Amino acid sequence: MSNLELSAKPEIDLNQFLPYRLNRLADCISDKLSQFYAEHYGLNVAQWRVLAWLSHCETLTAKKICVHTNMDKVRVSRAIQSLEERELLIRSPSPDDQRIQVLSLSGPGQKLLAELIPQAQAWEAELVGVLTSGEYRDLFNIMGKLERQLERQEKHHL
Amino acid sequence: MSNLELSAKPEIDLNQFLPYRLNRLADCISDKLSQFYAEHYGLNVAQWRVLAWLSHCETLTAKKICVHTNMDKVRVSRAIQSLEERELLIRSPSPDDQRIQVLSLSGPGQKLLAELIPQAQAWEAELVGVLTSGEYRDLFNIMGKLERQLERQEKHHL
DNA sequence: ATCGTATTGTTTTATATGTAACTATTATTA
DNA sequence: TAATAATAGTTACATATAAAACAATACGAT
Repeated sequence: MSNLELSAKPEIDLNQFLPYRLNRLADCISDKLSQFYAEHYGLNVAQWRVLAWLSHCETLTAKKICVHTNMDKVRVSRAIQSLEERELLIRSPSPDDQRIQVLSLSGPGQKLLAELIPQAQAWEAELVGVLTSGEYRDLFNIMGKLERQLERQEKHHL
Repeated sequence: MSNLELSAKPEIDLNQFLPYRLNRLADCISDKLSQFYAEHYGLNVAQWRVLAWLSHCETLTAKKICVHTNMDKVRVSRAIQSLEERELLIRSPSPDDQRIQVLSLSGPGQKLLAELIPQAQAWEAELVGVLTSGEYRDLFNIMGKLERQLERQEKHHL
């Protein structure tokens, strides 16, 4: 009897599969928001992230941004390059280590962010406005748990 | 006094910014899982999604998969093409509409999924094992709310 | 001190994905 | 029913990203 189940048609409902659901949602959000950055400020996602991290941390390097954002170093390198060409950020050599370039926002870069950040936050507020404050808090807690679990899996399956 | 705040340094903490956090988490999960598909079955994400949807719905078309998965039609078209070349799915012309191709799993396709689906679900189970059943339920509810809100925003800002 | 190794960041090359143009078919409408 | 528009899917072209190789610098062990 139970042998019959071995030949049962395999089936998966992707809508109940977390990796899929999460990815589709994140892509959708990211697409909408990045369309805004692109249209109004000519920024792609990588460039926005570099600027945003610079707004939050005084001195950063390309490597640190890679670690924080989990973006490829080539992607970060190019984002920095284009932002420097637009004079939105400044690269200065580090006195301690010649390999490293210390990054900081330029005046125009700060000006751009002063405009962009409130708009991005307003967009986010409209999106999460549909959640209760409890749900909002829960969501971040849950994401934190999943992130830590991913790290744990990584170590375990090394 | 309050005027001083207008010239305050603009700042955003991306770790508290939902689009960023969600995207980083989803990418990380997707990367890990897709590495598994790729190594063991030579499938990329698009191909996996096509097969998975086929396991769940008897008859599908490329267009329907686009709608379900929110993937670009070119991406779907290529995934289908490569899956057909590997003889994991079958394309048959629709009698009603000559533009449409009805898709279905082949024998080998079913066999592959019979192996892959349980492994994917086991991986997911290990990941979400860190959540309580309440948190797991909450997460899907919250994702549903956000998805609906995105649709609403779309209509509103058309 | 020096040789091998690791690290930071860039350039080159390959691949994956999206945009736009196109074909073939169906639906609409005048 | 002829003309136009809409739809499904593919192909050709452009762009974005990742992988691999590389250059320059720093570290570490002996």
